[in-house]
Amino acid sequence: MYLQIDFNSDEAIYIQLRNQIIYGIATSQLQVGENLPSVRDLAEDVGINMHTVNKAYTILKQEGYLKLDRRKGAVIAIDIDKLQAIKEMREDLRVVLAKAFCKNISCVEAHEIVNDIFGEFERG
Amino acid sequence: MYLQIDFNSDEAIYIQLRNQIIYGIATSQLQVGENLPSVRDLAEDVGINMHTVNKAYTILKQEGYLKLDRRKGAVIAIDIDKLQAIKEMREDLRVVLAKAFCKNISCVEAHEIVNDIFGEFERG
DNA sequence: AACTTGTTATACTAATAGTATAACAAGTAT
DNA sequence: ATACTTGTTATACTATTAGTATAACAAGTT
Repeated sequence: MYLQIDFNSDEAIYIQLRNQIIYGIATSQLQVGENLPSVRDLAEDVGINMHTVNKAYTILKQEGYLKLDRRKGAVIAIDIDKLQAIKEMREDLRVVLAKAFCKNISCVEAHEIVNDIFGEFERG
Repeated sequence: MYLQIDFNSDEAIYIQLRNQIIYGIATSQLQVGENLPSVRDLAEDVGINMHTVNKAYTILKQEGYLKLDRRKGAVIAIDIDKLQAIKEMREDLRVVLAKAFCKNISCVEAHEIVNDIFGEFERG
């Protein structure tokens, strides 16, 4: 799986890593049980510091996307707390959709885009 | 309109202000043409520094939600670039929905929540 | 024994968030 | 005219975060 960092982005590097790994899981580029590169290898590949990768992995573990094991390394493992996930989604969506509504994006248009993106997931 | 700052949040104060004002516009608590408090008044009310409010106002102006005028102060005024808005929405949604999909939230469930939130807007 | 894994500790730089004063230019109100 | 309010800009300072750089440790593999 290709990880691409934008060093000019206002988004922190470890957040970019986190988001891309989550997107990779959603699109089946990363499968449950699969190993991620070691923090040192990934840091080397992307051209950043080991601790920045470690920060991303630690957050992904805390958010329930990874298990970290000294022997196996970082393994994709989803821990589902659906109530929590729905709550977070509502909070995130409230901001995104308020922006959209102010810019005259309709409920129907929002649904279309949601369908598009879910399409990206199902096809991988 | 009530603005509530969470000083323990990991979200920056000026981002909290921005998001709440956008939500206020979407829910018609703030109408187009209406004045916001002056940067000094709002800072006083909320208990923060003038420049933090100014930062939020400047961003809201830049993102097309406000007009700033030395005589009238800050006035709600939506500048719509729909293509840009849709592009931003897609990028935001891609992250939010990838998280949701990993946590077994279905497309149907996502649609229900979108409807809920649009309901908040139409009723004010 | 050598190597790799995540993990922790320490130290440093750079950037950002927030506060604190102060002043300026343009406009309003008295 | 004078006083006041508006956004705006400048400067300076503190605290926090992001990111880098080394180094070492514990647990496990080869």
